[in-house]
Amino acid sequence: MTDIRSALLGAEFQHIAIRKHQSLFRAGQPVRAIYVVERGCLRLQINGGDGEREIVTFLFPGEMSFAGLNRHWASAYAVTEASIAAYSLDAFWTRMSADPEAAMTVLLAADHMLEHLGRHLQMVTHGKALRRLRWFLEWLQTRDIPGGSDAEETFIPMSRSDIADFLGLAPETVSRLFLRLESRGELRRTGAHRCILQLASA
Amino acid sequence: MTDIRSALLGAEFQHIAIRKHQSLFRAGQPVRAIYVVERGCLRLQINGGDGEREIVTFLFPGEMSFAGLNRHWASAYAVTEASIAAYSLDAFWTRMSADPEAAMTVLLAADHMLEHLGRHLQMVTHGKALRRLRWFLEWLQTRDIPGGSDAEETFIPMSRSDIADFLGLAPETVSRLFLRLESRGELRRTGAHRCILQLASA
DNA sequence: CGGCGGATTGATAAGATTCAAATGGCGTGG
DNA sequence: CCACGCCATTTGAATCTTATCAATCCGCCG
Repeated sequence: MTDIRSALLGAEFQHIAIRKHQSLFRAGQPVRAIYVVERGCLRLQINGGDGEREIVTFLFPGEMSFAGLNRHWASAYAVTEASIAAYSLDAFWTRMSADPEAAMTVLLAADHMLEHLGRHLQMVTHGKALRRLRWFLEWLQTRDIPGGSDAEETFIPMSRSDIADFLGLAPETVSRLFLRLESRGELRRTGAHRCILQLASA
Repeated sequence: MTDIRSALLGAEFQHIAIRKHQSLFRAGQPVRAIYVVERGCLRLQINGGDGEREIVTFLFPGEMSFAGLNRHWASAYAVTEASIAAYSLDAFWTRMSADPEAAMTVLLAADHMLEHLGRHLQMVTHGKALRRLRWFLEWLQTRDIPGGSDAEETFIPMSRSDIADFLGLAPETVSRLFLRLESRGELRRTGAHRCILQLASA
């Protein structure tokens, strides 16, 4: 069992619907619940002083919000309209105690998140801008987000600024990189938020 | 209980001693054990193609090696001579199942690690070089590593390259930044690997 | 059919990297 | 205990990438 939803199956939860740009929780707040995305896309971000915004990750259906178990260390916002399953902390910990296998699943999920952050860190610190964008697009592709008109097409739900703040670039640079990838024949844009990838890989 | 060692207290483990630059495990290998640092300092790193090296984090006494539960997604090397407690995977999972509180402790530790990686990511993506080094030195200071001649002195066990690969900079840049911090009066070097900090904070 | 915000394009400048060379510290062996 | 040699660190100058500032374009929604 490696699926969070199965691990928490049967535990009480509430459905939450949030609109684009609305926040699910904010950094610093005490954690009331554990959230699992059901539909849509969230961004997990850390806000710095002067409006600087680091997007730690984007969350897609089936993924759990790992951003604190006592107090949130990041904020969550909806990138698109989304629906979320909220398990109360009580229900969560009760399940963790009662079902070792569920605990194991959550631990494995946390480890996957750590691995992902590790790669993210690697790309951002040791990769040039173009390589970062390639990596991001490939990652998006594997998420297989519903929204493309066909299987070939990759849907990019977030804005250029979101991508920029995820990759540690300026939005203008992201825009220029899309152009560069397109002129190299590595992708074809079929809209501002959808494209067809032909990456030869990073 | 928030200490990993207490959580695993009583579980069987082996002492491992490793010398400087020796590896404890390598990325890709199956995980044989869960390691807790007892003495010394390790670096957790991801190796890229052409010898590029991203140091995800440094591990100090009391910290656990979160780098995969099935297969290591990073390698661990000794920054200094170190001694490690190795808990077999069996012993680890047995304890996790039997003792919900231990599982909770490990989950909290994983969450702390996630939080730390989040901040790391933030600094590296949205901070200028000088701010990154400040942040690193402050972080080191809070680790309170044994080795300084007195309480004022901060011991820096790792090389400039290690710092560079941790912060996503060139070693030369790190060197220049030390100079800059010193000329600004924010630190005083009392040796290549020890200094006294007077940071006004980032 | 506006109008508005996100996306793109252009020109310039700042910051960090790179390559190259000199210096220094540390451990080793005599 | 001292001298030597090696490797890490530091310093210097030129280059390159990406950020920044500014203006325009485009698409989407009312």
